[in-house]
Amino acid sequence: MTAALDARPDTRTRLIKVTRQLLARSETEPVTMRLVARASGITPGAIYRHFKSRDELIEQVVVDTAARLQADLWQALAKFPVASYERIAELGRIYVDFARKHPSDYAMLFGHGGDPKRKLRTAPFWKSIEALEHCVRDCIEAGVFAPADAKLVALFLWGRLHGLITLYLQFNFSDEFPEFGAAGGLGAIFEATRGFVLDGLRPRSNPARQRKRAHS
Amino acid sequence: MTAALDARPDTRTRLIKVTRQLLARSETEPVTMRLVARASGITPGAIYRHFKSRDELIEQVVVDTAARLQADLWQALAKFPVASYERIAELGRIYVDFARKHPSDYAMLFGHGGDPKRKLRTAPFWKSIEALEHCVRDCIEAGVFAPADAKLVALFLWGRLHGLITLYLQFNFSDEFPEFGAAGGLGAIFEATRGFVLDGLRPRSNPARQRKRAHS
DNA sequence: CATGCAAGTGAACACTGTTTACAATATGTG
DNA sequence: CACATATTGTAAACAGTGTTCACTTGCATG
Repeated sequence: MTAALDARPDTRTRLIKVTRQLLARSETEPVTMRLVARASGITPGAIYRHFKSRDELIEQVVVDTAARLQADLWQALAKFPVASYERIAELGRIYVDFARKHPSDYAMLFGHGGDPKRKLRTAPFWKSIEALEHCVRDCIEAGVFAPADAKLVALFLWGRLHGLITLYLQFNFSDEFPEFGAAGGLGAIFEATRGFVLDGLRPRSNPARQRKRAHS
Repeated sequence: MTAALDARPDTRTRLIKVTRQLLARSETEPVTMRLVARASGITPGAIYRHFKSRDELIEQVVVDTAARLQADLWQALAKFPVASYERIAELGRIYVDFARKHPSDYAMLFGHGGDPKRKLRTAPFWKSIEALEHCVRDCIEAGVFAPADAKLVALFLWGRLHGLITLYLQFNFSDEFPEFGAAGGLGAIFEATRGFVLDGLRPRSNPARQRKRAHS
């Protein structure tokens, strides 16, 4: 038989699954090889039949995670008109949702990504940036955005997204930004600062065209 | 005598100094307590007379680092006119320079900051954000920026800064962004995207006022 | 059946942060 | 000065880590 019926469906994928669950659960205590082994009904040494090292196991959890995020992103893209900032904002929303629901997974997309100074293209989240760039290009061509280097705009938008997410995941905003302290606070921050991205910080020259700004 | 002449000027500060040097040097191998001890001419156990744990030692290195960064920032502020984007850009430049010259120190400002969900105000870099907010407020009052919540703008600017820095420290841009692959690439990215921050992504309504955009 | 290979075991190894019992050294006090 | 008392260091141990290695399984195939 090529596949066991249901008992142990391929140890390797089971290890990845168990590891991610453990990483998601325990915030404080670290996820050790012995812990993964015990939770998988296996001996620590046996893990090394499937992964060269702990780092490689974690890395595989990360690419698995990145694939899920990517799937979410593409699915979301289908629901919005092609050339609209709403579509880009939705990308950000998915990203934020993902980070909020799986903070340890998100943190892992960075940090323990492997050797330092690896190529950007090999980053697990690189496809997300590409999707963003794609949407930006659409907007530029449709005149929704001013002419610019789409890749650079994507980098700009993505950097802003990532910076706020990492900050938000690590610190408690409720004292300094009480209006963003609640559960959906991260999304609210992006909505509140959306105007900065679209219209810039400089005053609009033509007051008639002026949009309503962040006010509260 | 209150202070020894030069031999061992207070073990505690020496430990912090040695630890930061070790952290800065070795990229790959971790900085262990035994390593710190040996480099300080001391026994591992003795470190615990000065720091409760390894985490506390690292934390103290971080606040030490943050103080240096803060000093750089204030010094830089004095050299630019009060209400100008140049002044804010200079803040970013200092930040970027610091991150580039001391990548391990910068990475430590985050990541190993202590318990998760600590208050934002207790972050070692919080004073930097406050300085930024101060400059933003000046700009808004002088009409250089459009009316907005200064604190929110500071968060926006700081997030963008931090996101790109962490990305740049971890990955090699030279393939995907060859124009930013060189040494000063990070600063170049901020210059290239400055227009997005000032004028926004949306097309200016009045073409006459239109500024030159990113072109290459 | 025999062979060979993948998967798992259990004990070890070298390493980590940390603690503990103990010695030395400085510091103030009668 | 002599004594008591912190302070600062040492050496060795402890529990826990990732990882390796000789050794058993179980199973598919020649």
